[in-house]
Amino acid sequence: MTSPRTQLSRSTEDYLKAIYQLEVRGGAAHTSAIADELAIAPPSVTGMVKRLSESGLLEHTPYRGVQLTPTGRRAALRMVRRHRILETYLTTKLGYGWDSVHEEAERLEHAVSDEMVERMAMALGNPRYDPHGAPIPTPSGEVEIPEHVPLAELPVGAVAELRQVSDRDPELLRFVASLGLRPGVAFEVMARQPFRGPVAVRISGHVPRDQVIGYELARGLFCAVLGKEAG
Amino acid sequence: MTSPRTQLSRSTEDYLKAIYQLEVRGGAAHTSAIADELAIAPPSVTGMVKRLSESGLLEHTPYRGVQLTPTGRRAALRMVRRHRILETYLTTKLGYGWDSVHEEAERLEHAVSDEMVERMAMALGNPRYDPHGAPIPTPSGEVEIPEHVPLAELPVGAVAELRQVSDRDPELLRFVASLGLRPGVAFEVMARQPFRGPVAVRISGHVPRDQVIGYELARGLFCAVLGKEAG
DNA sequence: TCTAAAATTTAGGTGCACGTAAATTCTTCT
DNA sequence: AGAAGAATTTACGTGCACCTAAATTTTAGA
Repeated sequence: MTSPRTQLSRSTEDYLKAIYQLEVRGGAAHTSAIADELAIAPPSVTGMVKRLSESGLLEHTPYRGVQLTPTGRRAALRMVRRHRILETYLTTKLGYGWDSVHEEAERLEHAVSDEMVERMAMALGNPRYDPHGAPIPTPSGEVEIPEHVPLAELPVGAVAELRQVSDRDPELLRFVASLGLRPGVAFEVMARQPFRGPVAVRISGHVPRDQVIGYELARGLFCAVLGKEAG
Repeated sequence: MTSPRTQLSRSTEDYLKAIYQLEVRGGAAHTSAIADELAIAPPSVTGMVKRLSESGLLEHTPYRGVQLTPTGRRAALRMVRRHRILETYLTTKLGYGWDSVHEEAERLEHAVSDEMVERMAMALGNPRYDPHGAPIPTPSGEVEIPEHVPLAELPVGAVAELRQVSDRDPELLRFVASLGLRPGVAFEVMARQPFRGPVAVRISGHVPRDQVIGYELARGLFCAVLGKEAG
């Protein structure tokens, strides 16, 4: 329950958030993964990681990667909350498209005050998910851990609902939207090709729409299974 | 009409805005005035001013102060617009009090995109004044130059309207509000004491209110004269 | 006019967060 | 097991924006 006494630098906030995301996506956060995530050179990460571990925000086992301490995790979750509240606010209140909010939130998350985040959250009715379906941590740092399956792993006949899409790539988001998909939309898996091949889905709606989705994309579309049609 | 090619650093933006404000409040912006404004040491200003003048944002006559170039002025006015749109947005849309918006805007003005500023402006109906009565520059960098007189300089019998209050000091703003004063409120000057003494005013309203205002405060309350009562 | 005080600049130094090049350690494959 | 390759760290250097202390220039007062 320790809170960092001095306020953190922009870089620190970025590192903590990146490391948190890497931990969530499984396993330890290695130097090179952090470097990739933040688009900086690996030696820079080593240096920064040293400072962060001296500040008690994470623990570093040389050559083995890093792990957030409870303090570090709290700070990371604070950043995640800010980011997702901002994205939700920008889409809901300022008319941004879901493909363009990430970049704006990425800068604002370092500048807004806690008070402003909470005011925005209140104006939105304390939303639980951001526009991409990602769960928004509470102010005290609790997050739902979503039970998602990538579309790429659903069997033929599965009926599922799209729950979450990565907010990183605007082009990808525009494409996903153009298919008629967004969080909450249900569909049925009609066919799958082996060898990382495309997936055919029938998207529910007034007029069901058949779409074919490449394997790479399908790996980034996280779904909740609703049921299974009789084959 | 030159636009800076690389985007400016936070510090640069702060310097340009501060220098602009000093130029508006009259005369040249001297090293020490800039240092005071930004709460940094004078030698730091000298160094930064050198860099800014090499970037073509201002001109520096050693020992004589600095002056913004057209490019510098444009960048400064962009920051002023951002700040004032933000203040207006925060009060109007997020329920902030006029005493607390300055600090928040001070950080956000460096982080928001031009697009977001314009979206906020649109959501507000393109306001011309911020909550403290300061004129908001247009996106292309035009500002109204207000014809204000400090309350401290109004003669007895003058009927005037409060137009603008500095947004700097939250305590001052709370006090001004507690007197029943805010931009747009009319009043009559009932009495003045010499030797920088207090001013007595009768504030218009359902029930006119008599208030006494210290000289120092009265120097920061900028008014438009509406008329003059018969003595 | 000359000198003391004030303002400004120069000189030299700090921390942060990045970079490249080279050394080290870990991993994996034969 | 040993050696090649990958990952990581060490060593060293950069730019930015700040600092203090000392030198310089301007200004104002006797």
